[in-house]
Amino acid sequence: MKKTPDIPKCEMVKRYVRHLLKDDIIAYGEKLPSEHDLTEKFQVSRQTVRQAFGELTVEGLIYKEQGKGTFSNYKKGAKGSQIVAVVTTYLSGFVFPGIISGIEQVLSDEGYMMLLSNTNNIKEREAQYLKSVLEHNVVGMIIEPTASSGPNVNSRLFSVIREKGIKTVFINACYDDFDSAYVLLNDKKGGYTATEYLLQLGHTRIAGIFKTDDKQGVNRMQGFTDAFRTYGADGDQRLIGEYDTANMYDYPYMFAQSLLRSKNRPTAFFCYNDQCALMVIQAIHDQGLSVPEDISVVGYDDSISPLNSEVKLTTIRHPKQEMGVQAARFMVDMLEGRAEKPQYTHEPELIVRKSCRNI
Amino acid sequence: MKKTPDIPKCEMVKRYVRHLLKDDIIAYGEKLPSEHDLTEKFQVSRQTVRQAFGELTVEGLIYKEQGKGTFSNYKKGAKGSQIVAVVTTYLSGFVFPGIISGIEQVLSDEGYMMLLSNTNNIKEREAQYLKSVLEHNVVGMIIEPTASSGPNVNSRLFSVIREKGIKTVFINACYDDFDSAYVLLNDKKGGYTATEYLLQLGHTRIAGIFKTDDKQGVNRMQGFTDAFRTYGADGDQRLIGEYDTANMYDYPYMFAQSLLRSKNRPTAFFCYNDQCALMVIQAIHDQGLSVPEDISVVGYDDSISPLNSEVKLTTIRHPKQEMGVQAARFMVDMLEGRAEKPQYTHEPELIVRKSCRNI
DNA sequence: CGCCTCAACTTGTACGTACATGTTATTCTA
DNA sequence: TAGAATAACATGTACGTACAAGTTGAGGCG
Repeated sequence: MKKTPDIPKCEMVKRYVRHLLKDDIIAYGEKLPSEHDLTEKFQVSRQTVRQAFGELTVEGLIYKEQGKGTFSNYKKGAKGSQIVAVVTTYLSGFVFPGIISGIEQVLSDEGYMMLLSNTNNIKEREAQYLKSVLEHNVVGMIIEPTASSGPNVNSRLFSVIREKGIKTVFINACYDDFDSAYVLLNDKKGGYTATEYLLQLGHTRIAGIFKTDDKQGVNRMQGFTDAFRTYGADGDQRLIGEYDTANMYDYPYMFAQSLLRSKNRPTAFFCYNDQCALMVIQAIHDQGLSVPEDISVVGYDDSISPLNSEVKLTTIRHPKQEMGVQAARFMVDMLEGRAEKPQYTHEPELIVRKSCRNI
Repeated sequence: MKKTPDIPKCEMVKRYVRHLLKDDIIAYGEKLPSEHDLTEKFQVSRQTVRQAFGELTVEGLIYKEQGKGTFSNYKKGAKGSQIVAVVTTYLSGFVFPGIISGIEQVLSDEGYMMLLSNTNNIKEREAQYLKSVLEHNVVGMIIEPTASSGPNVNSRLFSVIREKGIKTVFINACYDDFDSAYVLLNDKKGGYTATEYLLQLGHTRIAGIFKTDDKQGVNRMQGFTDAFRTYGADGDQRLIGEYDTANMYDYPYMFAQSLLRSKNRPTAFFCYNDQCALMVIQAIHDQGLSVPEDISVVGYDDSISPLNSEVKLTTIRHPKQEMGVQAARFMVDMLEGRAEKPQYTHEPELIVRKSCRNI
C-alpha cells in the first residue's frame, strides 16, 4: 500500500537523493549510488533515475562524470556559490553607496554573491528581473518595491518565488498583499517630525512636495498632514504638490516656482527628499530669495554631504547603511534557518542644520 | 553521406532550434515545431528531441507548456535575464563607489544584471567564485585579478571559462598567460611620474612603499626605480618597503616609523596608494613632524576627498569611474558582437595638492 | 616485477512503446 | 445559439532495450 500514489516516481527518487545529501548520509564529493543501484532499489527504469539525476544536476546538487559515477555537490556550510539577488528602484544617486554597500558588506562576509539590478521604478522591468531571478537559481531576494503605492501587478510572480522557497526581504517599502520579512523606515513619523519642527518654529504656510508613486512618499505626506491636524493648524491644500517618477526632475522646481510667485507664498517647504529640496532651493534662489532668511526648507534622507553643498540642509536621517546591513543579516538568518520572518521598522531622526529659521 | 557523423543527433536538433531562434525564423513567444514534427524532420526518436528541448530549456532559450507546445524564450534585444559577473579584490574602500558604479551604470542601462563578488585578494576565493560563475549561466566576467603578481593558479579555470564562450574583461591588472580584453592603468608611468615630481622638487632621499602581491604595486615600484635611473639619482634600497595583503594595515606605519627614526631619514615618501599614504602621514605626525614642511608625501589613486582630510594629498589620479564604464562598454560590445578583444591602457595624471614642497 | 589487456562497471546516446495529462477547436446536443 | 462532449494534438511520465564511451582494477603475459 503506497502512501501517495500520485507522486511521480521520478520525484520519489529526487527526494531520496536530496535526503541522502541534506542529512549528511553522503558527504560533499562522495559518490552516490549508481543509476543501476537506484533502478533496483526503487524498481523503476533507468530512464526514470536518469531524469531525476538530470534535474538534480540542474539544481546544482550533484554532478556526474562519465565512467566514474555521480557525486554530491552539496556542501552544508559552503554557500560560496549561492546568490542573493538585490532588486532596487535606483542605483545611482544616494542609495548605491548606502543601502547597497551595507548589504554587500554582510553578504560578502558570509560568502554569498550578490546579483544587482535596478528597475528605474518601472513595473515591467521589475517583472522582467523577477523572472530572471527565477531562472538563475537564486536563494534569496532583497527587494525595494517598484512604484509601491500602486497595485502589486507582479503578485503572481512573487507567489511563484515563494513557492520555490526563495527567501525575500523587503526594504524601504513592502506590498500589502505579500507577507514577508522587511526592513522599513517609519516614513509617516519622519514626515510628522519634520513638519512638527517647522510648525514649532512658527511656520504656518508650509508647502509639501511628495513623490507619491512610492509608498515612502505617501507615508511622508500622511505624516505631514497628521502634524497639521495634531497642531490644529490649517493645511492649505494648494500648498501640497504630488509628482511621480516621470516628472521627478522638473516638477519640484516648477511647483516651488509657481508657489513662490503667488501672492501669499509659503514660508517653508517640506520636501520628499534632499534631491527634491535642492531643486526647491534652486527655485528659491532663482526668485532672488535666500534660505533660510526668506524661506525655510526641510529635506529627507540626509543624502547630501553638508560639506559640499552651499546650504546646510536640515533633513531627516535615513539609516541607509544600517538598513542595508540589517536586511542582509535578516536574509542570511533566514537562509541558515536562524529566523523565520524577521521584521523591523527604523525610527527616523531629525537632523537640524541651517536651512530653517523661526518666525 | 553525412558531413560529421561524430556529432550526436541530439546536438543536431539543438543546433537547428538555435538557428530557428537566433536567425529570427521564430520570434520571441512564438511556437516551435512540436516534438513529433522534429521527430519526422530529423528521423530521430521523440526521446532525442525531448533531450535537446530539455537542455535548451535549461539554457533559457525555450520554455514548454504542457498541452500547448514549446515556445521561444529568446529575445534578440532583450538581455534582461543575462548576467555579467564582476569579481574584484576589495569592494569596501575606494573601489566600490568608483569602478563598480561605473560598471553598474553601463550594465544597468544596457539591461544586464550584475553579479558582484569580492575575493579579499585570496586565491582560493577567486577559484571558488570562478567555479560558481561557471555554474550560474553567466555570459561575461569583468575581473580584477587576485594577487596578480603571483602565478595564475586558476589558469585552468580561466581556460574552461573561455571554452564555454564566456567573455572576459580584465581591469586594473591582467594575467600574463591569459590573453583577453582589458582596461588597465599605466601604473609604471604613474610611479615614474610621481617619483619624477619629487626628484624635480629637489628630493633625493625618497622612500617608496609598495604592495607587491598585486601587479599594480610591482609596476608602480618599477616606475619608481626607473625614474631614479633616468635622473641619475642614487636609489637607496633600504628606503624601499614591500608589503602584501596580510600586513597592509600595519606595515606602512611601521616601515615609515622605522625610517623616520633612522639618523639619515628620507625627505619624501611615495606610497602605493592613498590609504598607505594616510598611514605614513600618521607616522610622520606621531614623530612630531609635519607634512609638507618636514616630509613630502605622494599618494596614488586619488581616493581620498581633499575636503575631508587634514592634509591635501598630492597623488596620482585613478580614473575609476571611467575605467569601470569602459570595461562595461567593452563587455557589452563583445557580447553583442561589435568587438573582438578590445584593450585599452589609461594614462595616469599627477594631481598636485599640498603634501609636497621643494627643498 | 612491470606493463598490458580486458572484464566489469559507470554514465552517455539513441531507439522503441505505452499511457497520462493538459489545451484547443470542432462537432454535436439541448 | 449556448453549452457540453469529443477528437486531435501537445507535452509529461514511465517502461524496455541496445550500444557507445570513459574509468577502474584484476589478472595475465613478457
